[in-house]
Amino acid sequence: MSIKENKLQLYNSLSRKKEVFEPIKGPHVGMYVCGPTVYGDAHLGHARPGIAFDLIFRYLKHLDYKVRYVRNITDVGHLENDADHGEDKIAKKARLEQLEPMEIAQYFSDRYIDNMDALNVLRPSIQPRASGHIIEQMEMVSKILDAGFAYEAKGSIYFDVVKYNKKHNYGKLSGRNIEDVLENTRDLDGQEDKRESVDFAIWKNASPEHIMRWNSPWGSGFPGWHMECSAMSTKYLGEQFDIHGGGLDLRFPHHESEIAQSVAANGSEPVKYWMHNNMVTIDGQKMGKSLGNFITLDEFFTGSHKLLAQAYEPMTIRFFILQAHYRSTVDFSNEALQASQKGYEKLMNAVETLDKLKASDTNDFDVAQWNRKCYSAMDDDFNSPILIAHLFDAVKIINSVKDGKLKINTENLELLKTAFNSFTFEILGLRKDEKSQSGGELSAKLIDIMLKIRHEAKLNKDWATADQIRNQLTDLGVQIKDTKEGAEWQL
RNA sequence: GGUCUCGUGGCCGAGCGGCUAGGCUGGGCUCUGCAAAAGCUCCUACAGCGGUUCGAAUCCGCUCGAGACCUCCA
Repeated sequence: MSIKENKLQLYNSLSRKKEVFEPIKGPHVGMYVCGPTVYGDAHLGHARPGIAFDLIFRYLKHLDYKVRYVRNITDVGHLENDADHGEDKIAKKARLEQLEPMEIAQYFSDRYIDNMDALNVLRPSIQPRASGHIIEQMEMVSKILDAGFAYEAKGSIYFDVVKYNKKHNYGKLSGRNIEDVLENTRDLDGQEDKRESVDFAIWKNASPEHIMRWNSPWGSGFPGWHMECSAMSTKYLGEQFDIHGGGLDLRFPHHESEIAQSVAANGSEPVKYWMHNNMVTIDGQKMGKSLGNFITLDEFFTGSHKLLAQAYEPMTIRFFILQAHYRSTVDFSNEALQASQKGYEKLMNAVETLDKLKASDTNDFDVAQWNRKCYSAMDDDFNSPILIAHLFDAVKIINSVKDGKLKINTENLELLKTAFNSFTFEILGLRKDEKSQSGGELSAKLIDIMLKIRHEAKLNKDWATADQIRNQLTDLGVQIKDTKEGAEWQL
């Protein structure tokens, strides 16, 4: 499938509508997604944008777009909400654990990348770190100052939202009206240096005990909350690029402020399509760091959390997330995860069955039509749940062909194999469980010997022996399936 | 308080004016020595109340309920 014959639509948070995707400079596509702040282990909520934008990245590449995908790692910035001294989250963690801040950031970013690898999330083209782009951020702060949309106060630089809003529209992304916001903003501590509560720091003066600091024209300090994404996206994707993604919770103030910063500094709208993934919920509430109701990905993989009934394979997690549309919330529960696990196993079994399927002269299934439906699902704002439903339709066909209840000819079988595998592995990014490939050659041969003995026992109607072999293999985790062609097994 | 989103069967989750996805679970049947697997099949739906329409889960209004953002957050 090439770009030309395809009609991809995606939901733009800015217009709040689905729009036909037309990259600024096709076939090149620039995509920036907000990554994690690395001061703790990634939890299920972090898996959502990881997987959602991985799906988008994979599909765009499948359509032959040349995608440069940038996902940042935030290793500086982000103040504690209640810290009067403007202490950095990472710096705070470092102080508490008596480590270099960069030691903390390195440790958790390594673990984050490991988790994403486990989930089969492709590595982005560039994973820039905020701490490595302080100069770019300072340059952007200067540009905003020069443009007159920022002011200095006690060594900090604040974005002048009110002034900006007179000329541009601050609130266009989040649907906010600044006048209303000004009236309704709650009183917060530590805002005494700002002219207005809606103003935000783009450079922050570092208090003496603050450990992460850089020299700047405005004194020793560190970049403000939203600067890094503006600076790094501009650096790697240009002043205007195609897609900016992130969690829905970042829409305001983070993304709203990014727009303002870029417009103030560069004079142009930075992003054509804003895309936001919805949240993972637990008991109907957002799973999040601040609420403390999160379960880390490692805990899922090992089952080591009191709310988990069992350990879950990374691919179960991935499949679980892909079974919901990225703009809907997904609610965590053991029941839902176990359902996903079974569904995923069913799909993987079909992959193996399909591989061994034999073609007939006649044909009962129009694979080309089915293939088009799969593309339509993806073209409709990356509707992975619909795609998965179509895959299960094909699973039914595959199993029926295997049972001899349906026929499929060579041409259709080849297309089915290509398309089914492409959608399952290349686009949805699923992968066969390690465990189904493990076991080793010797075990496989031993199991085959056992099954041969069982087969002989069955021919002699020695059910006791046959069942003993089956039961003991089952206890070891080897599942026996008797088919017309003989017994098959899987781990 | 302001802005916005959502309420679908036992569970998860699509659809978003007519043709009523899919997965998991439960019941029945087929196949099989039995079982598993697989196939077929059945049962529970569109929060409530009005309205628009020939026709609404889908559009509009109200009520109730849940959530998100307004503060760091994926």
